Amino acid sequence: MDTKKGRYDFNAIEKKWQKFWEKHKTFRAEDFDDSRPKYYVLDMFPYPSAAGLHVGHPEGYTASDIVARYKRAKGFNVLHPMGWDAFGLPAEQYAVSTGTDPKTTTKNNIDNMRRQIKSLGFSYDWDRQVDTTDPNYYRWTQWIFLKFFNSYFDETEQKARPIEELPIPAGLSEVEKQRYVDEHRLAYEAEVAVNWCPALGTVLANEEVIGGLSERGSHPVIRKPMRQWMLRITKYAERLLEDLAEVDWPESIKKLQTDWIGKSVGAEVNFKVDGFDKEIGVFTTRPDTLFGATYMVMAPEHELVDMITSDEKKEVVKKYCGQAARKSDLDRTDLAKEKTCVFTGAYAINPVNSEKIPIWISDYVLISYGTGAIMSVPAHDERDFEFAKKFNLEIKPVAQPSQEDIKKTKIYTDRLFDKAFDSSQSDNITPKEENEVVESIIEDIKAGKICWPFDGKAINSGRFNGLSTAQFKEQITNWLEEKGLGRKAINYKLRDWLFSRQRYWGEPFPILHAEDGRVVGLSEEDLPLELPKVENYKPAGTGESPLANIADWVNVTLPDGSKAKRETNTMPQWAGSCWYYLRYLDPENGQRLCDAEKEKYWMSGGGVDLYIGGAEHAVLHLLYSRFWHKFLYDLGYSQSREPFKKLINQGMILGEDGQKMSKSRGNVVNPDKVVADYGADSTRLYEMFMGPLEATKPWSMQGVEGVYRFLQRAWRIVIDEDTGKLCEAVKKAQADETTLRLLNQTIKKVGDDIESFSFNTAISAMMIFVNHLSKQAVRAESVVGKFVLILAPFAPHIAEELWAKLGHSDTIAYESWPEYDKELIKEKEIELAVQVNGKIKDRIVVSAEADEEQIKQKALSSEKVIAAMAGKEAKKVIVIKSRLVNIVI
RNA sequence: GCUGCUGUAGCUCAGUGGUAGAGCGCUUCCUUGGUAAGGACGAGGUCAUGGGUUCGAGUCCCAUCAGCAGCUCCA
Repeated sequence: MDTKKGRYDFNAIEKKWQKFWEKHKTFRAEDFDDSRPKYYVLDMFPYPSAAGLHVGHPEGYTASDIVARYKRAKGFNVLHPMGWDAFGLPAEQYAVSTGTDPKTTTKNNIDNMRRQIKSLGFSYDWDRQVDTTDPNYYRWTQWIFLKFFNSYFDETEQKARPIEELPIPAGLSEVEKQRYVDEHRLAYEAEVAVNWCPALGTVLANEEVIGGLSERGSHPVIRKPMRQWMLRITKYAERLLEDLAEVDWPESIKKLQTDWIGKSVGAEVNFKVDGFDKEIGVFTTRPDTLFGATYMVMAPEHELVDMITSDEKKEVVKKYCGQAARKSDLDRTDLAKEKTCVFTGAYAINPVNSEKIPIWISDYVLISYGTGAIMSVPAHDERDFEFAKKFNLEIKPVAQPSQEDIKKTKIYTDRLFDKAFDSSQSDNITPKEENEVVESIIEDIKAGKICWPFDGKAINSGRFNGLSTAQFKEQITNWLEEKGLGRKAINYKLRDWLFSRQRYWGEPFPILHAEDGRVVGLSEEDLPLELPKVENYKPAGTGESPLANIADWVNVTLPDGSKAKRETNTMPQWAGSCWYYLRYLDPENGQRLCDAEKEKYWMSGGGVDLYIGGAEHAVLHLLYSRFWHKFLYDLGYSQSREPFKKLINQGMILGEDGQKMSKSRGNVVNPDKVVADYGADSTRLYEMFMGPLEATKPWSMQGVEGVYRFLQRAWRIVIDEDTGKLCEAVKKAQADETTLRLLNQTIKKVGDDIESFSFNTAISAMMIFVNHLSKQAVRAESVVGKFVLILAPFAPHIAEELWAKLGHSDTIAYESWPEYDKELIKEKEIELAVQVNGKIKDRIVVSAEADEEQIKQKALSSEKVIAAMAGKEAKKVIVIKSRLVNIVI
């Protein structure tokens, strides 16, 4: 038994304060508090897995919690919520194998994870919890889907509008009208070749397929056309791209999103097919190289393939297209693979010079991008160049690079090197020789021996000769447009979002398929459409979800007596996480997804003030929720164009062996155990002390012990371990100057570091301060109190306890952040290094007020410096105040 | 292949062009019949490599090497 009653007993302290916070609802966020500025700090909510929390979760949660607590101390009205992204495959697969209702599994997992999260003492407003699988929540997910279904995109205004406002062309029959409307909905059905995974019995999104195998379980995936729901995210491509400028996100994430959206500007050019009354459109970003187009390549799926293929080529073409169809996406996009192709026997007419060019088919041309056909300019495109070489096609250069551009190339450096090697006479290359190398390269380009995929001056291009690439692009595009041969065009890599899954554990679509083929959305009053109970969670096997097996749920009689079937697909896991940050604002609202005034209050100033989560969501989750947010903005349900003003990504935590944590490696660290052994405060502190938040870094139990000892030291500078009362050294007294200076420097550093999310260095600064203070025989109460205040966001439990021991009766959570005194931070005397020719020879101490001349004299009179100068004159003396003196001799 | 990030003490990391730092670990010593603890002192550096700019480079520029992450023929 420990006789020292006053020891740092983290167990008792942490339980006590967690209970206190819960009982007093200490962290309840106040709607519409105009006396303080608001601050919305959000964590990416977790999937409640059976394995519970891993140490990666508390990393981001601790960071956001420190900011939340700091902002409260700075006088902000802080909203800091937590919830559950609870639909998803694991619970469903567990249901398939055990027959347990995913509802039950999910509830148990949520309860367990909530307990774990609470044990770490995060300052969440638990009254605002959301759960995406709660019908009161997914009712609104379904409601938003209905809005997508009932909206179209107005190209002129570049925004979504209600489908009733869609202008319908005159002269359409009822059936045609219906079709026209359906074709313009932002949520629409399409027959698409999807990634079908027989083992999982479901369709996967592209991002869920890795290397031809399912992300989950690594089962083979094949392509299969199926009816799917799609969301027209492509309509928002431009806005999603443009508005990246107004968010404060890491540049790397912005770049990922920019690349994902993949905008390219160019022209669409129509090529006549020789002998047919048909045109093939191609998209190109280099319309200036049109004169150099020597052949054309179509995707095997192109609609004109059958028609234009000559009789003698029919058989090989058919065979080739069949093979391509069976290839997986992976096989088709593998760069390393040799390009394959087949000639159609048909020719196209180049519209600028009427030359006949052969039309080929190759599967490296993707039907889903641009027009599904390309013009090939081997002289100025690496891929076309390779292709042309391999199949002996004409290479016609139409752009000549400048000498300066040539000099930047690798081939130039290589040839120059070879030349220097050959000429034994001299080591130096003369300008004349340089010129020769440049000219030789230009000649090779003009002869079609080297591919030049960059800008250049137009040659072999008729009356456009001599133009720069930029001028040429503009003029030829205008010319094409005038002649009706083409037009300016913009393409995006971004595709529409495949929004349906053949699963049970997801939001049901509020959609009915009527007998007559009409697709009808439920009315808003009929929401939520609840997930029915099923006997068997196995997929229907036909590719339909288990819901298809429940006849009395699927079959519905409409008010007019006709029959209809419910949509049996469910929504993907992304759906619920697209808008959860809005539901936190008003989680109980039964009338609206969230109250307009509350939304205005909490989302003002550009949305969520700080969003912290893993970088693995850099593209998908963040792009999808931006898309939904913009859609809701168009319909007037949100005030901000962007949902997340500032974004921070936490890095991954590796196991102690430096490897990714995984059960199979046996290097998984369980937060429960760390909390049990060292306490929540030590766990939090260590998670932050490990290194920069964004970095990937390995766990170390020794490191945890290190911060645990720091907390013990912090405890002992305040509390006498024998008595449990304040140390005798802690008294109402004037602090000495050195301590005051260090205190003020520490307050400044910790505050600045929190603002810049450098929590590791803030902790380091506090360690230095504690080390100093522990050596002081007298520790002024005011100094100790201020230290406890800055420690509080990091280690809130111990801080509350110390704060109480210092005689305060209320929680520390709303105490003001201490101000630092700018004057007190300054050093009185400064030690300067004295260098002679850049090498340090001596150190001198001068008053902080000393002027340059005084410093100079003192430096020059140093014996060591005089010795180092060895009687030479000082040519120059550089004095950097507060830093050093450098004497150049 | 392309892009991005990283490379500083044994480990994890700080380091606004101006003195090479912190925590952990380690050495040695001290205190103490509650010690699975505490305290003191100390050792430890080719700042990845090679150039350049500068009075002065861990820091800026160029090249190279190594590691990590992401992308994958987007015309």
